[in-house]
Amino acid sequence: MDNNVILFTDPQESVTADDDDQGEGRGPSIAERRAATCGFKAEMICTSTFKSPLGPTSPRLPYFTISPGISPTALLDSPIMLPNAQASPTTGTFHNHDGIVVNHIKGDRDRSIVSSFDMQDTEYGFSAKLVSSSFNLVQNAEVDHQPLVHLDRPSDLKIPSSLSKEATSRSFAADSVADVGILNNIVNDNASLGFHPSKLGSGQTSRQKESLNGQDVCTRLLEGDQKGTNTAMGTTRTSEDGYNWRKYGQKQVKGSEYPRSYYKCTHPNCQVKKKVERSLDGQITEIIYKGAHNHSKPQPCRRPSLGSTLSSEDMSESVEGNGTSVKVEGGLIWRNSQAGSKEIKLGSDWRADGLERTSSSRATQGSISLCGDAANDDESESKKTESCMTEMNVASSASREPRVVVQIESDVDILDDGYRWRKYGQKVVKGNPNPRSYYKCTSPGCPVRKHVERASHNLKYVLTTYDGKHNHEVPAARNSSHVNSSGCNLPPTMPNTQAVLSLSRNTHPLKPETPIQDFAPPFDRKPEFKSEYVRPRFLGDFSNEMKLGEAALASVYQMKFPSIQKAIPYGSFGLNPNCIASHSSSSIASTVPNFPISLPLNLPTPANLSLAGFDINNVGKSTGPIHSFLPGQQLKENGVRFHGIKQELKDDNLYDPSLPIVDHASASSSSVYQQAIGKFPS
DNA sequence: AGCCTTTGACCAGCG
DNA sequence: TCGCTGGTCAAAGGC
Repeated sequence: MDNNVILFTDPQESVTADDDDQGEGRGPSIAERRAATCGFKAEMICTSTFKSPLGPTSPRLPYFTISPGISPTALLDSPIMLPNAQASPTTGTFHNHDGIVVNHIKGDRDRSIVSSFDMQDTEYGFSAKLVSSSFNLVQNAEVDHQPLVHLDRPSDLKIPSSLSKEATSRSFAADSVADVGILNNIVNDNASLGFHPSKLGSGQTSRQKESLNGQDVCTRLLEGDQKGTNTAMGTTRTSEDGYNWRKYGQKQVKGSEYPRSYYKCTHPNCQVKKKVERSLDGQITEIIYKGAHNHSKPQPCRRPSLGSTLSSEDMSESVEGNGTSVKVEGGLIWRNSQAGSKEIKLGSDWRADGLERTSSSRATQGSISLCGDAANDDESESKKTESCMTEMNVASSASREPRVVVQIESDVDILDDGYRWRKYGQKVVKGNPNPRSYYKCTSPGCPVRKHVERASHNLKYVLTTYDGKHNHEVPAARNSSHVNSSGCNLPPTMPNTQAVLSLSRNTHPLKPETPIQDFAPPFDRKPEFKSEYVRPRFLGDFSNEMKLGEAALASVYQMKFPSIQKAIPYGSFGLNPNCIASHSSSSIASTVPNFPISLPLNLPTPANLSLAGFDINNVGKSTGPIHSFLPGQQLKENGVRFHGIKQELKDDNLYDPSLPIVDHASASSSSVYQQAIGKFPS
């Protein structure tokens, strides 16, 4: 740990700079100690990552904001997003009295994640993780590329020596390129915020100074931005997602305020496409991926600066050396070869989507915010909505960056009113941080349309406006017939993120006139991906958004509820654990579950989990008949049908602390999960 | 020269 | 069948 010092951020300070008083009475805060030691304060970094307008007193913030300086993909590929199911179920958590959590994920590629939040003591769940993730990346970069940044850590943090050793001596080669890329982003970001790496410590080697001299690096980066793509690295179209894309069309689509650009992967025989909607000022408003790459990410050009010595291929070798496959089989492997390309972009015109160079004066870094609802308190819906929107506004205003809405394409979206809707457009309305999606009822002849403003990534409906009235009944929910024999929802039955997300507990309140209908969250709908895009390895390279939506959230769970991850990596929320075992770990398809994505964001609290029928402390055990504590909810035959979810959506009584508390100790042997899974054909 | 973007035209699906 | 719409093609021009 001599040189590999980890930066810890105190959520109390990192969340908002206005919260200094929160630390009163607790002795010198980490920030203070760090400031004294290093000459900078955490918020200089963290504000770029997350800044809550609500302060620590606000109930857990369901936000999931990716730093503007960190590309979505890179972050999603980053260790912080490493789903436990893929990494390993072995997760340890270490706390110190500063509320710091060290999550040690020991898996195929051992790593340690130092997190600045305490799932049990703080309310900053997701954001804090991301904050910490950044620093974990820094740490990783240090490991691989010599200690690039020296950061102080609280002296009172007690990390088991074994962990410390692991955290600092393990080779993170597999991620190093990405990490460096992210690190660069951090540096870049921090530079704009006044953060200067040179202030971080005194132990830098000459190499480090050369490569990470903040001014030097940042200057180069900015120069690169200004110069465009044609840098020393040559022209590249490498996206931040690591692949090369060729634009083959652009069209103004109805319902969208901005033109949509069509891109194809330039790799031979690769059919992957993506659509990008970009506002007039070049900001990305939506990205839609189609298909799965049948190839690895292009090898990035080497860039000797920044201390990076390994190309992606090198990384691959290194990874192989570590016993982890480098073959992009589904893409869940934390290979992060795209990071190498990010290096290129950093020196050129890396953007939030990393699509290509543009005439924009400066690289525009994006921000993805997931706004779910983690609150299980009695905070009002409106309050939560406000919180969500506020956070997004802050994120937006603070960074002045575009909000990238990444979605998985689906033909039909069942919103929480039970009707089937086909999304036909989406746009970002000026002055509104939330994208507005336009839906029309799929029922023939039904003229009803509506638009939904929701927090980014469909995790929370903020506003739904009906433009008519339905002239038909609420369509019956489909059964879970597509669930395969093993009970897994795996390709080609793709988890439909959007559908799942639409089941968020905090979707807009159910309209009173809307009949209650059976609802089978993740199973209700068949995947709507067009067949030509569905491949066995679909999940992997297909979707950053999948990582975002699932791996990321899995990571959230992993971070927040390591016990859950340990016991039931992915399995409890609709995916048969056997699937994980029965499918190669090399495939994302095997590791990305079909659990309701809304769950992690909505229920990251023990209470909520209990409400949902899961006992985080007794995973795998029953929390008792679900209807015993979820009035109106019950499992029905032939699939998981959460009868009354709609009620739940509108019934805050579910959060009523007066509700019967599940007696975990007396939990019976049949968990809800088991009930659910058990209903599927075997 | 090669690869790219741009852009109008064309095609296919859908109502 | 027709019109609308999204998606794609391909020629032209730029870098």
